[in-house]
Amino acid sequence: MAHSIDEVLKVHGLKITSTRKRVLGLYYQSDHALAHSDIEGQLDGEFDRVTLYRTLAAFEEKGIIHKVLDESGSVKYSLCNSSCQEDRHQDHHLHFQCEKCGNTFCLEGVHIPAPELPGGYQLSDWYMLAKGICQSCAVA
Amino acid sequence: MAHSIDEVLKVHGLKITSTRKRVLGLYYQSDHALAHSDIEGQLDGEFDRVTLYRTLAAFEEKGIIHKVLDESGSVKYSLCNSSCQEDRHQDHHLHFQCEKCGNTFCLEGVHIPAPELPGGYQLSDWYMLAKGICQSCAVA
DNA sequence: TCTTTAAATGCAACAGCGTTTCAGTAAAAA
DNA sequence: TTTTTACTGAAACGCTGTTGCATTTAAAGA
Ligand SMILES: [Mn+2]
Ligand SMILES: [Mn+2]
Ligand SMILES: [Zn+2]
Ligand SMILES: [Zn+2]
Repeated sequence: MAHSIDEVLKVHGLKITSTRKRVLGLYYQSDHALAHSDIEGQLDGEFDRVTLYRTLAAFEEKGIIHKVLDESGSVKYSLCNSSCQEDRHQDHHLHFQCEKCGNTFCLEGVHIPAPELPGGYQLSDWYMLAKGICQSCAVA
Repeated sequence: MAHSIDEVLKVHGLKITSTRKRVLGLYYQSDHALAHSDIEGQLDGEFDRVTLYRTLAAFEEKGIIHKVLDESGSVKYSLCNSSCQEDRHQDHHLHFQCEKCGNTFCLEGVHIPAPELPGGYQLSDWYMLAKGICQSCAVA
């Protein structure tokens, strides 16, 4: 890891607080996207739930994490790669939701090119989700 | 239209009720995906909100409508094409969410092929969302 | 190091989405 | 027409996410 957690926060112009250090630590440890409820579960009662929502919003705004859409019904986030900026996220990779464990993974190795649009539509961003069985669940 | 609304309900093994006729009518009229809140708004007070949720769930289960994921945070649905079955939806087309009007459109003409997955992942379904400005909003 | 200030936090309250249970009603089958 | 089955309406509930406001804490300045 090139930067420590404290440095990541500092670089993105965020005050270094215990909430932010704990939450960001969870994202660095996880191999799949985490929702607010996951964070709340792992940090049982350590912080107020509103603070956690605001922490996630701040991280997203600064380009530290990005939203991961899936069919779970709640918003998940994953760490952004280094090319993500505060104003512009660059994460055109595949997202994979496992139907067994429910986890959703960023498959950064699978690049998703821009789709061709019919005339009259103007493209600004795109997103791809695959579903199936993940590596861990496949062997189990 | 090959079938009337009543016939569509009958063919899919659903009782023909006034709720279902009104709701399905809205989907046939709309050029974009409709959420529960849209339905509720257009049928102001005509039916109980729980009934509308159950109506949508029944339509989806029978392959009449399919879920349309976007960033709106609530579940939207659109009419399935004729190749959709009760057990298996076949709608690998592009979905487009307009950042101006918020509407999400099924672009049935834009086919989305299966993504290539890294070893160990098993694919069962996939989904693609594009964002930008829709035709109507682009000219306005 | 102490003080100031700007930002982050905790708490309470609230709104929206979606589900469950159960009693009453309506559609379809007999 | 009667019986059966499924659908509906109403109330209650849980979960997700937001807002306002008072308090606390981090960081900057003296
Ligand atoms: Mn990702
Ligand atoms: Mn569609
Ligand atoms: Zn899995
Ligand atoms: Zn539009």
